[in-house]
Amino acid sequence: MEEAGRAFSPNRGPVMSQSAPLSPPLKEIPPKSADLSAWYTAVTLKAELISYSPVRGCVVLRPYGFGMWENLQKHLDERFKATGHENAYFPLLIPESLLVKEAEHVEGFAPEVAWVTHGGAERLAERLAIRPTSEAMIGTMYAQWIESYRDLPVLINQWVNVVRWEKATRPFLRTMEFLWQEGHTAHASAREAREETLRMLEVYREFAENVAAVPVYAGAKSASERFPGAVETFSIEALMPDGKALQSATSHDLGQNFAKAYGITFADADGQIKHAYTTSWGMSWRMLGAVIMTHGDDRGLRIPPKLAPVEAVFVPIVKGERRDTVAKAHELADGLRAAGLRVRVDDRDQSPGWKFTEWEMRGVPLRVEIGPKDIEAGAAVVVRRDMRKGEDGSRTVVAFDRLEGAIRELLEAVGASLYRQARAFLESHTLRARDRETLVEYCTSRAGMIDIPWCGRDECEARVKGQTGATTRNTRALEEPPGTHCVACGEPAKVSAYFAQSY
RNA sequence: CGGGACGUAGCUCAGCUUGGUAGAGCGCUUGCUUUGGGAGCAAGAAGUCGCAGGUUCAAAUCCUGUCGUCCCGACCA
Repeated sequence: MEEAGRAFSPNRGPVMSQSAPLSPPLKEIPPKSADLSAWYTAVTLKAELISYSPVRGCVVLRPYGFGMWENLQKHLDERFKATGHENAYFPLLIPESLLVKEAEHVEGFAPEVAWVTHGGAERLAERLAIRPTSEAMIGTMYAQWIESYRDLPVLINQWVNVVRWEKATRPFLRTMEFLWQEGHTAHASAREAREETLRMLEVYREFAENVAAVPVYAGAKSASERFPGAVETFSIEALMPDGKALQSATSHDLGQNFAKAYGITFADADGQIKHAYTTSWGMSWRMLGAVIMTHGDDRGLRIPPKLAPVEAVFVPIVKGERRDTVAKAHELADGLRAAGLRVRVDDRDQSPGWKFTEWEMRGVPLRVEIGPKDIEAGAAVVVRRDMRKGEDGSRTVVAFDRLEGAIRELLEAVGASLYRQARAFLESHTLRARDRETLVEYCTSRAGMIDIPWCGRDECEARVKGQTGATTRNTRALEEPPGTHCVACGEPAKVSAYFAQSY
């Protein structure tokens, strides 16, 4: 929930799960409800998603965290393929002369670029940028590859690391080196490029909601928030429990700006040489930060099943000399693994209670308990991570021979439930402001996504930002009747906008 | 980049004010007993006190610098 005493929350409800009264407090992490920042940092470390490294602002993505990234990749990549894209790989190092070709672009990224100046002991004749993004490199290659309208569209994506020299870093949310994917496409017409930009925005929205279980608002960025060099930038924006918005993916219509800078031309059907229209779109491991903050509770992570490295963990209960529960757990888990489920048996020499707490903290969606009583009954106890201890439906007794189907159903249920909870939070913290005082009050207190009719002008947004720290997150077609005035400044409204403070 | 805080065993921290042989709990190792919500007993291992200078007979402790982390702000696709 909100940071205690800070966030104004007019419609606060028991949306995010509180720790159950029967569950003892965790030793490793402070309660999420008490201090979101401290909780967030602790849980990323203690759940072994990441480790800090000897390099400032750069983290190690540990196997459990990488498992989440792999699942994100799998689901997103299959959506890219389904929309006609192919993967490729472009160089990490970008000659300065390429990077500077698009003026707005280089200006926007200049403060964040890391440079390679030496090869061994020799100073380079031209320094090389470590890619902060790859428009320059990919645009240069597209210029070579594209000659005719018959070569278009070009639909390529790459899964890579990028480096941006950041001043303040936080695991997943902002690191100097991070993993992402960047799609880059070239088209014969402005209309096609715009369609592609919106198509991929929709892919991100659908992915965020159905795979990551994170509800988002999709829309257009304001001019001040636009990608340097883009004609228009679109984003999906999620709302974190502290009332700050998190930009979770962007999709850019680059128009002909990069085609002109990098010489991407083609002979069209009418015989004219024309500049192509390009797009780029990206989602980074920041999305995992959104998942962590959105779903986690006082007892740790709650990972949506489709992203969970372990979907179900088996905890055998050993009694005296009886080790048959361990064998049975392995037997059942092997069967599920063969059926394609991601399961693990925790047969370490720890008490069951210790394991329950450990795997809850690490956010595994389902726990399967196999004890002597269960073996007698021919059934296991399956416990859901999305519900509180003792809540109706949190424990299900499932016959061994029905386990696979039941687990598949429960995983679906957990995912849907996490989404429902997050959706309820977003909706209850999306507030319409219809006068300036209310807008300022909501923005200042981080009440959530503040929805207003907006004029769309830079100076108006800048004034709100100066006063409250909030900016537009994204905008959409005006939902009010024509003639409505901007809530922030009183000029005629052009769009509907969400204002919020952001990460 | 500005303001604030922190850095001592794998983890959480005490010790620093007032300089004098490095501490606790948890974890770890071994053994035995345990195991349906973070087990018990016994024995044991484990720290260049972030790093570099300085002051001092003597520095975890005082001073300077530096690196890193956290919080708040600025900046940020």
